[in-house]
Amino acid sequence: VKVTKEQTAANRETLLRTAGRLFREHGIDGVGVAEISKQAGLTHGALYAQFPSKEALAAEALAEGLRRGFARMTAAKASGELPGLGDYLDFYLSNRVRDDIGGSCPMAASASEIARQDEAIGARFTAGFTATVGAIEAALGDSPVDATRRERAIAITAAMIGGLAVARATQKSDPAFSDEIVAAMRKMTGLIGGEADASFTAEPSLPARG
Amino acid sequence: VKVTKEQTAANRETLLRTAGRLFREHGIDGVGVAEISKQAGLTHGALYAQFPSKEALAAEALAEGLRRGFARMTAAKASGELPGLGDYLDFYLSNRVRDDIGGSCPMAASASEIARQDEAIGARFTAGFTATVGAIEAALGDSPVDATRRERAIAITAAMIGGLAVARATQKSDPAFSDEIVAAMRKMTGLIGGEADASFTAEPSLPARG
DNA sequence: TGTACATCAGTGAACGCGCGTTCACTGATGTAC
DNA sequence: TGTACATCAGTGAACGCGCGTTCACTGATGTAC
Repeated sequence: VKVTKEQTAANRETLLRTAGRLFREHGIDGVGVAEISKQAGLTHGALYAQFPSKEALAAEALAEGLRRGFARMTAAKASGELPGLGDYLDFYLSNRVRDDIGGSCPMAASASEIARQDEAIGARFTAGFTATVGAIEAALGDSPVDATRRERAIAITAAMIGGLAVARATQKSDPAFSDEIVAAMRKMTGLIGGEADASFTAEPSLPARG
Repeated sequence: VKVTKEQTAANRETLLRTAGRLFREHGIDGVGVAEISKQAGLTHGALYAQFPSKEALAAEALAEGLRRGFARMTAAKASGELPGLGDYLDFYLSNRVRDDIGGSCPMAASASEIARQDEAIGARFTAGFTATVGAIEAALGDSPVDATRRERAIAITAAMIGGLAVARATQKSDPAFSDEIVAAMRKMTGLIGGEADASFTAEPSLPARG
């Protein structure tokens, strides 16, 4: 059942997106190749025709998720204009993002699992984290905190990842506290970053569909 | 093969500690009851005589790990004296703690996995996180950041958990960067917390054995 | 443009394996008398 | 204190199941002529 080159590429893309979403939702150890293949509308044999192992798929799905995140972030801004810290916070750290783990950042979804996975996966994580720190650093303003721009960027990125993970972990048993964590992390990262404008400490409103 | 009450209690304790360590090292989904029982010197049948399911064991092991952490933290200080923020940072966020995932805090080791586990596990996490925020809040000093004590305590606790997870995720592929993350998180959480003394921004030295 | 055929993405049965859990049984403990 | 026996923590074989991976096969694609 050979298919066109275009179909093959589309199937690969579908596998990567489906795998990325399921890995974020259920963890890398928490979902199998059968379920990924099924939700992608293929068999596991097709998956193995495109990827040598589940681990390789996981590494590529992580990279794909990071790439898509960066693309969405920059595309959201009018061309030529760089995103500010508030844009990053709205994109990354909100109740809406917390509730959409399947569609959100793979670093936050899988942070504590990465160290247990193969080195290929860790390398993708490190690349994504480094890139995010660089982007955040470029968006920093003045801050009352006596630290270098790089130190502040690292702290903000790690705090966003940790804040999301903690907000998700507490959500079922104490939803109000989970909301409080999100709000506190938005406020504190904004203050450290130097964008003390109150506009981004409130939740961003839902954008129109489509 | 009935054993004494004391032996039963000791076996339960061994199971909890062994399970806690293995869950931290390999993740809750990453280790089975056979391995836990074996390393505890028992059979899986003994495990099921003490705990109704793996999930219940995981919830109790998480609670036990948190309890032990708090006990160690307060015992480290002379009786009557409360730990300061620097003590928490030394206890929680350092290269040494990063390298000893099996012996460290279960919240940092499993942060992103908790949301996927049963509600009983999430409830234990929430209790531990709330208690930690309370303890950190009591240890805060003056800060240049314009936020409430509670907001600062939440941010520091989430940042320590996120910082540790990120430092571990990046360690294999970029050890120097991992060290830099730990140092930046120590410095930034110290500044936010209001303990700007340089003494705790450097790594604590190894305590004497025994 | 039309025909012959090599390619190879995708199918689905099968593999060995380890998972969480159950259960009939064991035998020292600890209680009742 | 000594004897009889119920208790129950722990043993180990067995269960059904889903895991990641392999492989003989299929058949439309896309190339060679």
